[in-house]
Amino acid sequence: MNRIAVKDKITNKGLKFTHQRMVILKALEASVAHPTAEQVFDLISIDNPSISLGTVYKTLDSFVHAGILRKFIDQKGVMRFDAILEAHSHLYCKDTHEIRDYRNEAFEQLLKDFISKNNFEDFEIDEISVVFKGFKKTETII
Amino acid sequence: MNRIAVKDKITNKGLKFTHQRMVILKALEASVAHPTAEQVFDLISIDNPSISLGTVYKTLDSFVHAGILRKFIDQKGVMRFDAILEAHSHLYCKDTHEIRDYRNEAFEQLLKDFISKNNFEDFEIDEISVVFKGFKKTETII
DNA sequence: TCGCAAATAATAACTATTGTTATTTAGAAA
DNA sequence: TTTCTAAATAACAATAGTTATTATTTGCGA
Repeated sequence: MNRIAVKDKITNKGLKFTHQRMVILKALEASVAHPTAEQVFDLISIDNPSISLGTVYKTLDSFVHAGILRKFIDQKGVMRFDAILEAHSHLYCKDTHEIRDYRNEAFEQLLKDFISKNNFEDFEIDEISVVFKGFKKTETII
Repeated sequence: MNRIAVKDKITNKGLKFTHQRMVILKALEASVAHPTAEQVFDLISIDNPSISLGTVYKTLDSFVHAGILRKFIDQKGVMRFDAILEAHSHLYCKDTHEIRDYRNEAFEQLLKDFISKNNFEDFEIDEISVVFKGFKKTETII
């Protein structure tokens, strides 16, 4: 994603455009998957050593509030940020603590159908979080 | 659950039986739902002011390792303990941060079926965590 | 009953995150 | 363009939840 697209993404949501926000959002778009605030900080620090960790936290939070990013808490209790907004689930490896996206429209539809067909006592459901937990198979060639 | 049953639950898993473990496990069996370590501590402190918070943490952790309890991390990043081991999901209220059990065998079966019928790249799934998020409806009588 | 590994209490340390405050800056208005 | 102001930032203090350390105590097998 280029500078203009990133800038638009920020200003379209009514957020002030700053260099810090540009750098942080670009880092997130480019990041492999679900980085923590510290990982974002480490990533941008190489080229932008003056951006503080506090700013990274605050900026990520304003992106979440603006609906540009999603945030969730991993199995260790650490906040992770996600630039993918479409409904998707996660795979979690108990060995490596790796979190991988699991995108399967049929599954998301299955969940949606279930929610609409069932009542949840006095709850109005507007989001569902699914984490498949297990172990990454390491193919052993004998 | 009586003292003998609680004691058995502890010793059956090869854990040393101590007063602290008895008190903590009884608190969990009796607790409303998904208490934090601090909530357990507060609960037992009334009758057992000498049991330290560190002991509560360590004891809960050994119960989890022994398979007597489950632990999960809530939306705030706080550890919560669960005495119900059967597969079940959770309802989470974004307003009150309340976590409620959602037990629905049909739904759990749906998930199990989905897992067995689908491949998850190189993952071996052995657990699934589902949290329905939304808002508790407050019935307004006009 | 003795011996010892495991458990505990007390407390220090740690980590991820949030709060505070003085300074700077984006962007609207003149 | 310049001015103005609310919002954003850097630096740093503070907090909450949890884990680590260590001296002491205790459960339980021999």
